[in-house]
Amino acid sequence: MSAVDKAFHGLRHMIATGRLGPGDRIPPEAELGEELGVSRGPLREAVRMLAALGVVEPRHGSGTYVSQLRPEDVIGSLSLTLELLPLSGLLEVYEIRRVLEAHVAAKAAARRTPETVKTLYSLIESMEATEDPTEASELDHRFHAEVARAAENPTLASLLAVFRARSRKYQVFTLPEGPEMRRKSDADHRVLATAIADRDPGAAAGAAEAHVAQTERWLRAFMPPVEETDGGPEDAPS
Amino acid sequence: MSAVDKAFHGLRHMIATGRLGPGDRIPPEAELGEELGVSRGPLREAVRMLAALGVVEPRHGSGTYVSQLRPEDVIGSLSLTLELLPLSGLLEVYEIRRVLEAHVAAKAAARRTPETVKTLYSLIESMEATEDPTEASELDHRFHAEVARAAENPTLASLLAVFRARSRKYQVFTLPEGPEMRRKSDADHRVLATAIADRDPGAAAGAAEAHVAQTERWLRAFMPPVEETDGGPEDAPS
DNA sequence: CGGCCGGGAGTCATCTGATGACTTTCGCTG
DNA sequence: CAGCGAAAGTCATCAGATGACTCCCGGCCG
Repeated sequence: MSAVDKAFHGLRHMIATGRLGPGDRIPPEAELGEELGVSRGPLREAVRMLAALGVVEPRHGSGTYVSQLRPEDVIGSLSLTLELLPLSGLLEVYEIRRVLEAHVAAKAAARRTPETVKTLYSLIESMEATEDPTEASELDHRFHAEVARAAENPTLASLLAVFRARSRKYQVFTLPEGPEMRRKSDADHRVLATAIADRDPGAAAGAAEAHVAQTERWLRAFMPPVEETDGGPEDAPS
Repeated sequence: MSAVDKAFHGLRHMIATGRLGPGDRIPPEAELGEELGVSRGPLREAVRMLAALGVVEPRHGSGTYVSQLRPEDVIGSLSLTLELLPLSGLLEVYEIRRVLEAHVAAKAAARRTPETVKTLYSLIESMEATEDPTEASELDHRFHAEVARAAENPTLASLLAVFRARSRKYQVFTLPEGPEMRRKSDADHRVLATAIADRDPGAAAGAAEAHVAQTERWLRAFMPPVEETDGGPEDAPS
């Protein structure tokens, strides 16, 4: 086992067993390195790995701290790399998103508060009022985030936030057909908000699923088709 | 921007723009460090971060290579940290899993091949035959993985695999009540496999959802209730 | 007495140089 | 032509030194 692995698993074990809890500061590099039997170089590399995964957070001059270990902390690490995936993978992500958006919409409809409804309509009006595609995209994100928040599952909400961030990179609203898409999208939002306001989970799920499916169709239509690399049946050469 | 950030984002950018593609070997440390304007220390830390996220893979003595960038490569990085989450977060994960397992079951029922059905029943028979809880858990995992595979969405399949791995850590089958749970679980599997064999998506979804919900109830029942840390309303002190 | 401010200790960030371990390639030998 | 061994290339690790930043504490001033 390499020195980096020793440090990585050692540190992870200290957190898993509770010796280090959320918010704790881990020992200084020199001290921890001696305890784990590695020098500072590999130890720092292991700490960076855990930082990339959202488990710890180094603060220059202060120390390195264990994160709160909320599900969103760990899931957020995906956002840095999900956009490196090829388009074919993105379509698979859309399928997941469609299922989960439908679920959170239904749950939001069942649990909504008056404040949620008010916020949703407020966001819709802002969306319909703006001309800036970037601002519209931002408001769209907040609208769906609000629906997810109302479903009362922060893990699911942050997972969907990551998926949406990946999709937003494509900026479909800036295309020539953008304004037309915008109007359709706005109409979808009204249908969804109304279903939630009516406490109608079935309608909300249907509206959310249709909305995502629509976005997915736009992406299929305006992005290059998935290309066969060349040797179809081959698997990962590893 | 720190040297590590410069190296991390620089390298990530080289991959995002296609200058480095899946399977490519990245330049040697000395050379890349000079190009990015950082010394070897921070560069190595940045490479380790990308390695932890499943984007690159260093091979001692040979070089560092970009991964295939399949969705499962990136999602797999979650498995190292998901088990650090507290139990409260786990229940939220179960809700996601319930929705997604229902979806893959329905899709598997719609697309199943005779081979899939044969494999599923073969796994069920092995499960019912064994006494070893560890082996049973392994077979259970393979059964659900086969269902997910039949749904033809590798991203979703690997996401569910990560979620299941987190759940398996609890080894509920080793409890005194284990054998009884095992029989219930086996019965669930038969219902699900039959629904898939009958090409009945609705029944398959219902069976899968009920199966996950059952597991979830066992976990709630036999694990300590979620404890309030003490100062309820406080948020992350950041 | 209280708030502001400066200094010092503690900690992470970075650079440099050197050595070891492992893989791959290529030329030599039989 | 096959096998093998040496050499080059590359990552892995260690050590030491310096810089940058944060935090706390004690003194000073109002």
